[in-house]
Amino acid sequence: MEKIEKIGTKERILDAALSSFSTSGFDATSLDAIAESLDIRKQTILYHFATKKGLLNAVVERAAENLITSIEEVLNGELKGWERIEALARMIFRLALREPLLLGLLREVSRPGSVGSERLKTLMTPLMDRAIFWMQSEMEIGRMRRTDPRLVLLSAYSTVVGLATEIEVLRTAGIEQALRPITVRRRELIRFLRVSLDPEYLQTK
Amino acid sequence: MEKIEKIGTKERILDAALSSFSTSGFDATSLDAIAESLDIRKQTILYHFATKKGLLNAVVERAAENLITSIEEVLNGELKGWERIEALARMIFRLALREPLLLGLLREVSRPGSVGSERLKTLMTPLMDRAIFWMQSEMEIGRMRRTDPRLVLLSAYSTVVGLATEIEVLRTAGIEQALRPITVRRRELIRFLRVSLDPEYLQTK
DNA sequence: AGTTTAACTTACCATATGGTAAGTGATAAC
DNA sequence: GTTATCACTTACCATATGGTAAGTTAAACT
Repeated sequence: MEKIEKIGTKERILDAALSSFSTSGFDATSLDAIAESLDIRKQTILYHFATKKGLLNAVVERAAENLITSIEEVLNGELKGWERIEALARMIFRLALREPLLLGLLREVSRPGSVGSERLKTLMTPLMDRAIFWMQSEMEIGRMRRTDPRLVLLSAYSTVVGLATEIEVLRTAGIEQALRPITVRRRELIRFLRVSLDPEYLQTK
Repeated sequence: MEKIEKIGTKERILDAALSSFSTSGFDATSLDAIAESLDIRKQTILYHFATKKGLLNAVVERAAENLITSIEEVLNGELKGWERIEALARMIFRLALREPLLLGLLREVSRPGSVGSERLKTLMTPLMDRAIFWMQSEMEIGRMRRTDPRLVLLSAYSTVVGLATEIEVLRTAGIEQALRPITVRRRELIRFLRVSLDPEYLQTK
C-alpha cells in the first residue's frame, strides 16, 4: 500500500530548484538556499534527491517533458507546411510567457560544459532531428522554401530564449510586463520565419 | 621610471580567465585552476586583480573594448543603409570565428543575475542605443524597412552568440571546423536581415 | 652600498557547501 | 502491541575556495 504523501514536498523542491537554477544558475544555487526558501532542512532535499546533480537532472527532465509535450501536440496536429511552423512559434511564445523559468533553465543548461547539458542533449536531440527531418522533406516537396533548417531552428530558439531571459529580467525588476511589446515581437519573429520559409508568401516592397 | 615588466603575466592571466569563464562559467572557475594552468600561484592573480570579481570585470572590459572597437570601425565607415548592416554582420561573424571565447563570455555574462552583467550593461548600453537610434532614423527616411529594431538586434545577437557557442563545442570536442557550414549560416543570417530590413530587396518566389 | 619597489610566493584562515550518519516521530502493517 | 517504514531532522564532517598577512627575490633608484 502507498502511504498518503504529505503534500508535494518533492514537487515544491523541484519548483524552487527550477526557479533558482534558471535565474541564478546551477553553481550559484546552494542546497541550503533552496531549503531555506521552503522552510525545510537541506537534508530533506538530499533525502528526495541523492545529489545536487541528481536534483538538476530531475528538474531538467520535468522541464523537458513539459516542453516536449507541447511540441508534440503541434507536431501530431493537422497543420502542414508553413502553418505548422506558425503554430509552433505561437506555442513557444505562449510557453515563454507562461513559464519563462522553463526557458531560462534551457539557457542555463545548454552551455557546453554545464552539468545538465548531457541530460538535456539526450532529451532534445531526437526532437531536433525529427524537426530537421520534417523540414527537409517539406523542402523537397516544395512546401517549404529551401534553407538551412539548423540555422532557422537555432535562430528561432535563440530569439525565444533571449526573449524569455528578458521577460525574466523585467519581472525580477518588478516591472509588470506590458503585453504589447511581446506581441509585437512575436509578430516580427513570425514574419521572419514566414519570409524565409513560406514559399507562398510574396514579399511586397 | 617604469620597470621593465616581466612579459605579460597580467595578459596571460586575462587570457586564461577569459577562456575558462567563457567555457566553464564564472562560478565553476576557481582561481587555483587558472593559476595552475599558468604554472603560477593563486596569489599572483590576486596581486594583479584584487578580487575574483575584479578579474571578471577586467576580462569583460577587455572583451568589450575589443568588440566595441570592431563595431565602431564599421559605424564610422562610409556605408549606409542596408550595406552597413551587412558589413556589421560580416564583421561579427569574423569575430565569432576568430575569437569564439569572446562571444562565449558575452553569453556567460549576459545572464540577468550574473556577476559581470552590470559591467557589461554599462559598456554595451550606449552602443545599443546608438544602433537603435540609427536604425530608427534610417527607417524614417525610408532607407530601411520599418520593423522593431530591438527584435532585429536581439535576434541577430542571439543567433551569433548561439553560433559561437556551437563553434566552441565543436572545437573543444576536437573537431576541426569545416568552414563551409559557417559560411552557409552567415549567408542565411544575412538573408534574414536583408529580407526584413532592406527595402530595395525584392523577395522572389 | 643601501633603500625602495615591483612581482611573486609560502603560510594560513574563515567560510560555504555538498554530503554522511544517526536519530525522531508519525503512520501503516502484522 | 510491536515492528517496519516513510518523511524529515539534528549533528557532524571533509573539502574547496576566496582572501589576508607576511615574507622573498631581483631589479632600480639614489
